[in-house]
Amino acid sequence: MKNRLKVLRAERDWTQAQLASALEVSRQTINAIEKGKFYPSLPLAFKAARLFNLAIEDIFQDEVTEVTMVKS
Amino acid sequence: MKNRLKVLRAERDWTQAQLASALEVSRQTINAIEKGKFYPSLPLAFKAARLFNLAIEDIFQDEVTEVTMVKS
DNA sequence: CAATAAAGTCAAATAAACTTTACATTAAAT
DNA sequence: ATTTAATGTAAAGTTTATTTGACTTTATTG
Repeated sequence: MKNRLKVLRAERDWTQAQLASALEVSRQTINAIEKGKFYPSLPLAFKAARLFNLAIEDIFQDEVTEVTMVKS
Repeated sequence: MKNRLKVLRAERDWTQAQLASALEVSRQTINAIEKGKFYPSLPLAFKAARLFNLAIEDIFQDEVTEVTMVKS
């Protein structure tokens, strides 16, 4: 999973700690997400989207996961 | 958190079990998400978005969570 | 250079998502 | 009315996100 958090922070000149506090998570959580250690939860992704006024997909990009529908 | 999974399923005449299998999660997971017992993970939300060819926000809607930025 | 802020990392603990198994209820059938 | 498919639910266990606290490394900047 890739994400634009670092760039979005940089555009606003925010530290990881400031972003963490705006999103009400720990600084380590922001660091880990920026470094791709894990996905944020959906609620956290929504909060970030609202904070930056962007769609979730404009902040977090999934590496394409395959999806196939079985014939009904 | 509200979501349109049940409607999207109905439009396609899919059962919870079929959707679960397309998304590679258990039927109980789909049931629990539809009933609002918990949020899906972000990876699962992405997979659903890709399956239905919709944005995450068009499937899952956050009940507005407040977000405020502290002065830098 | 020395001091400070920011970023990176690790380990241990908690919380939330998700699985499996199993059973109960509802709805659709003839 | 009884079978069958779909949905709902619950408990116990696993995995993943997140926290807290502590420490190290990399920038800044005085």
